Amino acid sequence: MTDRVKPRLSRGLRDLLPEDMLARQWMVDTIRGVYENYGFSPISTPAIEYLDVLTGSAAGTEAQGSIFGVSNPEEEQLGLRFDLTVPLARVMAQHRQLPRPFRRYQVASVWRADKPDKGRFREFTQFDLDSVGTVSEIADTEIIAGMCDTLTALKVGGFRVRYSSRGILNALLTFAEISPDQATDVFRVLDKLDKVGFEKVKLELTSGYQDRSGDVIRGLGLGESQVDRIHRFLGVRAEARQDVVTQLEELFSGVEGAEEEVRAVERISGHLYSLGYGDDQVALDLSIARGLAYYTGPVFEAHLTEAPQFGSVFGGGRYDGLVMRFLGEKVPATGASIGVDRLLAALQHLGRVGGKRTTSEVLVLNMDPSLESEVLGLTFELRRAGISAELYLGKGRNVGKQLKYADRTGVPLALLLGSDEKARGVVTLKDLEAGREKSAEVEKREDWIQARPGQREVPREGLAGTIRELLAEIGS
RNA sequence: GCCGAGGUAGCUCAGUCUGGUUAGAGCGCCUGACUGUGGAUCAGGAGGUCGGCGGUUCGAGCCCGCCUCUCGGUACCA
Repeated sequence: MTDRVKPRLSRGLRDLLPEDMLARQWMVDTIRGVYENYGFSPISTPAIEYLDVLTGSAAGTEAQGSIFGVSNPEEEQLGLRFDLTVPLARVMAQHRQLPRPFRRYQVASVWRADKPDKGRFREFTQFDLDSVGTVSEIADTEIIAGMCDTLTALKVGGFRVRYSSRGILNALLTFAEISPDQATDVFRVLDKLDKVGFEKVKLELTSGYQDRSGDVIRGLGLGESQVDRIHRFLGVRAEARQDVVTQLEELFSGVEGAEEEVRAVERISGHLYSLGYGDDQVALDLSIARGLAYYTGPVFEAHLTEAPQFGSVFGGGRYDGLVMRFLGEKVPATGASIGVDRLLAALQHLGRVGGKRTTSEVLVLNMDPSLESEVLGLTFELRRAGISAELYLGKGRNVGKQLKYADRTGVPLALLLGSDEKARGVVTLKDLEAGREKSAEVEKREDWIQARPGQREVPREGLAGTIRELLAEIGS
């Protein structure tokens, strides 16, 4: 009869329970460690920005449809940020006292009102790394190296960072005689090469086609010689970055402005080679376009070789025009953003993270009312010795119930202090994992109870030290 | 946005074609057997506006219409 509210979330939003959250915090801490090792400094900006700040940029124009609007009592035009790069551009324009180059990292939620998909949510976390105020290619090199080091530190298994540049794509436009107003559309189609193959790319560049669900995909109406030149461009592939450079020089010989663009990607490749980032980690791949209206120089993205279906987990590029929107002054910038949620989903899919569901290392059982203050004191004794400990606070006093709780929370150790132990000046420690293994072989309940797997009595004296040794031994 | 398939217990689903008393199963959850030992087993229990609104009918989880959400594909993706 009561009008209960149905507990629910709007589409594309989700809760993160302890198991997810612990894995995620490990990821964030690991990423932060790499970024700080590179000497980048943290900033934070509000989730809410003025709508014109968000939509003013080239990125914002594309983004308008997917910005979440926000209302305030003053009825101002506000929205939730959809990335961390636009707010960074605002910060650079607003806080003129910041030293340049300004090298910052930021980890925060962003929101996009898109259709949700696998590993793709309406609220998600980005972890960005950017250098603002330098045209140096070393800055771009650092970002790429940082991507490699981050993915290595996260133990993602195989990965490949691929890069190209907007300048190379511009040279393609000249080479294939494509008009600048078609550039964005052409880049968007090229970006699909990996996914759909050249035949479909060709159709979409020319006449369009109907996909198998009956949806009409419009063509761009390019001519045969244009498509042929694009085909030759895309044919420039090689395992070694230097081979790609060589082939590209040949293809673009005589194309106006191409020489300098090829030199630029070659210099980045050279820096990377000398730092030990070989062709196995970083590839020069001309098919990546990233469909990004605001990138002006190198663009980069990373995939996991063991989970390519999760798409790009880390991407970025140089955007020399973005701050101009606020300052009227050209401020060069380059950076990358890691999709924490998508990468977490991929790592969970690969079984490389997870399992841990609590921060507690020891659950202290609360069995005998007359010993309650003693076990409470014991719990704090462990905490003060730096061991994460939890006292059972549920209402049932029986051991079975409390061990069941221990099992379900995933805590590695249980500590029993009842009247038996008290009388003898000991406590009982129980390694829960040992029981999990044992339970598979035991059939009769009596045997199970009597086996008391992983259990031992230890002296009450020096307990913290004993527990620390035991935790190290069982690897928790 | 477009095409298709779905929505029944916390989860996975049966029942819908052929409308008929209190709507089912497995898993999970709670309680107990087992009063100081997790698992297994057995017994019992809680849990449902059958996605929503309207229509047809004596009667709708089932038939009809609209809406909504989810899933798959596709498009988009800063």
